[in-house]
Amino acid sequence: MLINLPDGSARELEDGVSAATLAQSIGPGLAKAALAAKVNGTLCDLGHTLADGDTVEIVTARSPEALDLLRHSTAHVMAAAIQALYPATAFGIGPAIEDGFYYDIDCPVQLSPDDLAAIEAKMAQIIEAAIPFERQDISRGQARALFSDQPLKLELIDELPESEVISAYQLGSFCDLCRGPHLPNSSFVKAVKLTKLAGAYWRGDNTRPTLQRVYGSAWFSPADLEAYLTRIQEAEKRDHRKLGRELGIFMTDDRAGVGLPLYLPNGARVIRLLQEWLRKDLYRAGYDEVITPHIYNADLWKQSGHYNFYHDNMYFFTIDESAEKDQSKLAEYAVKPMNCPGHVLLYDCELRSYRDLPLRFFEFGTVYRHEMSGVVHGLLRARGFTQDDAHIFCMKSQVIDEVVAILGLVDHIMGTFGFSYSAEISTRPDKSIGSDENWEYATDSLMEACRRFDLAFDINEGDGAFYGPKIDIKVKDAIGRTWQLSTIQVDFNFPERFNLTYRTAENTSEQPWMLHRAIFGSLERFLGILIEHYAGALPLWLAPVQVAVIPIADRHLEYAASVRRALESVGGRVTVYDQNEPMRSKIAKAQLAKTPYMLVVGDKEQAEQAVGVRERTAGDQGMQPLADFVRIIEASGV
RNA sequence: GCCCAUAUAGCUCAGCAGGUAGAGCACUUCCUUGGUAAGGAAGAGGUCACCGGUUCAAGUCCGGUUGUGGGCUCCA
Repeated sequence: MLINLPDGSARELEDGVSAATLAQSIGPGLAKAALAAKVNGTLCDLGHTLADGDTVEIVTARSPEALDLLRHSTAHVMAAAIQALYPATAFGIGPAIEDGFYYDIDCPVQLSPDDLAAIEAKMAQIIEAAIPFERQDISRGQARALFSDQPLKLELIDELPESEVISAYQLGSFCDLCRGPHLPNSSFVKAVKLTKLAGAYWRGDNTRPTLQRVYGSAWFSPADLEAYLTRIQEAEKRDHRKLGRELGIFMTDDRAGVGLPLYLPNGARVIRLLQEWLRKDLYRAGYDEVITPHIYNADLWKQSGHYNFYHDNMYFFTIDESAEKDQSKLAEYAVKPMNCPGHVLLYDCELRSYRDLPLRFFEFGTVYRHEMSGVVHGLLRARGFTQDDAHIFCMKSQVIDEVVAILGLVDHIMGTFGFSYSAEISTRPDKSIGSDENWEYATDSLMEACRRFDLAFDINEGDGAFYGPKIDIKVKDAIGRTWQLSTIQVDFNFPERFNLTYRTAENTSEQPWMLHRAIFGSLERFLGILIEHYAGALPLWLAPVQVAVIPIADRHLEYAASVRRALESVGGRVTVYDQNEPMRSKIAKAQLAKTPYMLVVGDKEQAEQAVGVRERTAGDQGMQPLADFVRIIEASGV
């Protein structure tokens, strides 16, 4: 038979041989490195029998699919080890994930982190023994018999479509229901570490029992594993909760309540700087700033639909508005979980003309959402936060241009912080409102806007909100992690429920289109991400303290104060380290506070109206006239 | 909300077979007045998260509550 190779050449082989034989025929080196094969584009075991005319690519550790293959096989090795140690365990699923793998298990013993070492040791034995992964295709009946003592597997079998070929993989005495493919044998697992234990609902369903999930990381070389572990450590060092406290950005207190961070002076400064900076851009882009209440009468939430649909996530309260304290006259209010209703009321306060559109309202709107207690996480997920929220009311024909303009803002802002970004468009979910025609037009408009902006996008099928499709922007930070930030959403709900209209040129009444958009998303969350992105060292224009003035001895305090005043007169943010301690100690503290500039002032500087400039990263820059340094700070203003 | 882990001074942490707490930083005072990442001394600071149980005795063991951490689910 004739086998085609990816480079376009062909190779004559005996009928019925496997991909492993093909690899052997190409070269012993490749045969040794071969992990699997891609036959006509489908990933297969090396043992897969080839047919005449197949196009076959041998997969090695360099192939893009290799890590997933390795990690999935490593999950099997771990499962085999767990079964050996805890024979009564029932197995769920064990997929490859980013950086590693996990396996969900129903184990009679509650595992502790100490047990991971024993599992790793057992895995090492299995790896050492180079046990082959052996595939067998089986009938549904055979599968049910084979996994009769594995209830979770039985459930999976029953849900496999009739057309699906059912296969099982044997690894020594461990047999697992699995589509494959797998590595040739366990010795290909070179570097593995079990990282954590967690609980996870069976099949992600919170009405089902919680299984134990064992996470691990797997790589082709110990050096890669080491690099991964270092990367994790680096991320921990950047944790915004740790840095936020150290740098005086924010804190939390049990007495305040869950998910309610308090800003320390440095944090408050940075938030205000971000707002001032963004506000200028938004004015330039034709937005109007508005301010709306933090609480609204419950009736408004009934009209918007949130009273029913979002009730559990909102903070409601009642107040007696009657003079006679009559219980029947209690009025109900809710703290806003979003700013839309206020902006809708502002739109609706007068008869709008097509000439008014697009109307762009923006607000730094603080909202409160009763997030579940298990999901709050520092600034990244809090119960109270401030959105850089805006709503654009426009004509249908203006939607694309408006979205393009928003993408322009996103590009400018993400670029300023050195974030690269990508887009995802989420389409209509099963449960949704609005006409097919409008959904189609809206979704097409979002795609068209991305195309016009030359922005590639992925499609998230069915992941839109019930009220409209959206574009989500994901950014990549300094250490390669991605974060979902900006969002641009079309809303069919509000214009409909509030019966919004405008007068057309023909003097008829039309419903405007409404876009929601947030660029930072939440100021708090954005700041948290910035802290991790910059490892706490915010750029000069955003640093809460730009300059630490360091008098060498107490006799320089007065001059230090005059330096401070000079800088503050141009908007500089300055601290004088006026405590009685050695200069070296003050420098150390300023370095740890990640202050961009330190100005050493002693006899020499005082005599010459100069400052000794030390940059946080570059160190001592020597003496320069105070007036020159003042200009540097002046130029850094927002 | 669910699973597991965890809770000691403002911060970071130590403590033990159950016998009524310790360090560094920070803070206060004094000495020191310095030249680019931490000068010296003294002092103050804790009902060991909270409630209950076991025990002659609980920071230490057990149960519960709350907070925190890692996941899961959720983020209309």
